[in-house]
Amino acid sequence: MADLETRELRYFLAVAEELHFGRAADRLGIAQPPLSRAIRQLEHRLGVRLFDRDRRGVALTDAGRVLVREAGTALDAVAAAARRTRRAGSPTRPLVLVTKAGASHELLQELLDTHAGEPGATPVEVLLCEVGEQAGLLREGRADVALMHRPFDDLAGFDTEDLCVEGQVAILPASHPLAARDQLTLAEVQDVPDLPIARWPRLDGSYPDGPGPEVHTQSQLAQLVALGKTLLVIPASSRAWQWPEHVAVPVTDAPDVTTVIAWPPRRHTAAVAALVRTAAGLRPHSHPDAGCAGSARTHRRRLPGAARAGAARAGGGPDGGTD
Amino acid sequence: MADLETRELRYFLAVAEELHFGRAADRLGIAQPPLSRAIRQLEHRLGVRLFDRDRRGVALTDAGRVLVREAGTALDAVAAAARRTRRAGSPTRPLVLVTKAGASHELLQELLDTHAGEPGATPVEVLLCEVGEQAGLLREGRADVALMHRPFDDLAGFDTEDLCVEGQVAILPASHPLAARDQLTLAEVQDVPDLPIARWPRLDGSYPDGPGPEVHTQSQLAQLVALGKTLLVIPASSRAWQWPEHVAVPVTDAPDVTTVIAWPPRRHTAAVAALVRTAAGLRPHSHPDAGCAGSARTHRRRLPGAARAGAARAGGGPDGGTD
DNA sequence: CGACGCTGATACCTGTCGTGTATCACAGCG
DNA sequence: CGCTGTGATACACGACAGGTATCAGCGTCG
Repeated sequence: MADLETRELRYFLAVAEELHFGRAADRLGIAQPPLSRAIRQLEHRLGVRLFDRDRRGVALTDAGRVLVREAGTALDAVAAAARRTRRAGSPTRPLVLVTKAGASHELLQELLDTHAGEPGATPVEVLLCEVGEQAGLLREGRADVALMHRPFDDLAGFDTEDLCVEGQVAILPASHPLAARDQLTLAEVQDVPDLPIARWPRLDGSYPDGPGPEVHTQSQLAQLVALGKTLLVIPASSRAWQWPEHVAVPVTDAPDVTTVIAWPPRRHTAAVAALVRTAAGLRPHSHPDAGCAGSARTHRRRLPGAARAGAARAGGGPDGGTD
Repeated sequence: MADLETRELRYFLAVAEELHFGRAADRLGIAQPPLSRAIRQLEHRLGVRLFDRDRRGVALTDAGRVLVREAGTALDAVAAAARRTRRAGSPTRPLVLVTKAGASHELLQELLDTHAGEPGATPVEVLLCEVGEQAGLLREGRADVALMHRPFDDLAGFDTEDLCVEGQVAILPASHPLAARDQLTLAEVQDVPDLPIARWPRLDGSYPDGPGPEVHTQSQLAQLVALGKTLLVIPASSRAWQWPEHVAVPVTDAPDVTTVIAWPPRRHTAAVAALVRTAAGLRPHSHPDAGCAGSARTHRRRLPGAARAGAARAGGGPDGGTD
């Protein structure tokens, strides 16, 4: 029943990702035979086959697929332990807040200003990332809190507090006929032949099939819209996307987007709790037609307000034990 | 930046718990000098002092306290990885559902019956535990889903779905004057001189100060009530506590208790998703005055119903990706 | 006040096991 | 049928975790 070592999990993940012992060993900086042995030993210890070694290739078994996911979170947890402990020892340790570049800009500005005004507030360092990266950064301990957006981001495993609710707009090339409209529906936007929806890479780096262009950063996508190659539907407060060549048209039946502040569970330091409290108190949980903090400007019009005040929240609040 | 090994974390936790290198080494089954070296090396790698070695004792530093918590969850994650992978490889793998012994009995019965009736349902194995143990079992991968109770249990870090809401009752010795009452308030129950509230052990095993008896299992507490030594306030549907020598009296202003089904985030197997769906569909989310599933019998009277339908929920639902 | 006990730290040796080099066995392919 | 490329095997080496013996400080107690 001997416990697994992180080294074994790293080795396993390398092989699982490369599906090739030689390349995996190369990536790990070791030779291939020891890697083969390590995997074999891991399989023996778990009592489970992790790979099907067919003569011309390696494939994950069902159990292997389970371990891919489990090993990932376990290694994240170990890395987070090291990182958080290091930071706990350093004399000055600002809170790291991560958010998608360009999203909820006014809300963030207001949060930072308000927080900075509180007596004895911990300095906050802002880390901007690309779409979907917040969860990983939080899990690895590279960040303490994140601004995330439901239903886009995966909030599973975090404690969250709703901050504001807003509608979505379609971002179109100004030159396109649809850009003249006052409002749109999802159905109208879904299938515009000359503006196919862009494709983001999957976790493994491959792209789904489809007519749209392949992108992996916001800037690429924004430029493709400006070039008249695609369109997108985003929360009204997202500023980074909105170029002069763009037009934003409210999409009436698009699901509302909730901006939430999220933090790893059971990690309430006093500093995080204070920041969360400040965020929650920014305004009475998003006034029905205020959009998010600040004016949710678009290039064409203000949005029809978002109804449905924030509701959900994971576990216990951010108050509680102080340490 | 070399990664930590789980061995180092286990060593650290042992020392942190014993606060004594000799005893910790003993517990780990190794000699003391290697342990000292390992800790020293760990401190060096992290660049942080973890212990203050005063001449007559070892104490955790701030960074050490952070690592205690982090190492715990990291080791849980590693153990869960091993356990879940093993189970994924075994031919027959029933779902393990854990709940507090005696809690929400009727709801559980109904859930199991309904689930068993579904076509192709995975067999469910029920694991009964003591108060507050569910979270750990879920984190360590010993269980797949849990029935938990808000606000008592710590739901942080899990996905949850509300199942039902109910009021609380005071469990009193039948012989006590208060047992004759129709209903009570928290204030009345809080400070009964001859029925001091029992004390549960803290995480470190020590007991808080106070007049009440020390307990660490439900049965002990139930018997102490029967003996006229203490009282307690619990959800109306908790059956294990209610002996013939007990009387249950509704506490009108006690906070409502929500029974939830919880599972580790990002672990939606099809089987878990199906069970959660069944649970959520058991009835239209707790009818205002139905109490929990089945009749919430007490020895004296039915409870005044619990209002406030379930609201919160953590991350994404249990549907989604099937694997 | 000095001998003793107890703490964790140090010194040094040993055995294990993770690693590298060399090689093999087997499939696909031209 | 040899070539290429895969992962598995054999074996020797070296790093490092672990054990034993001992030391150094600080209580305590006769």
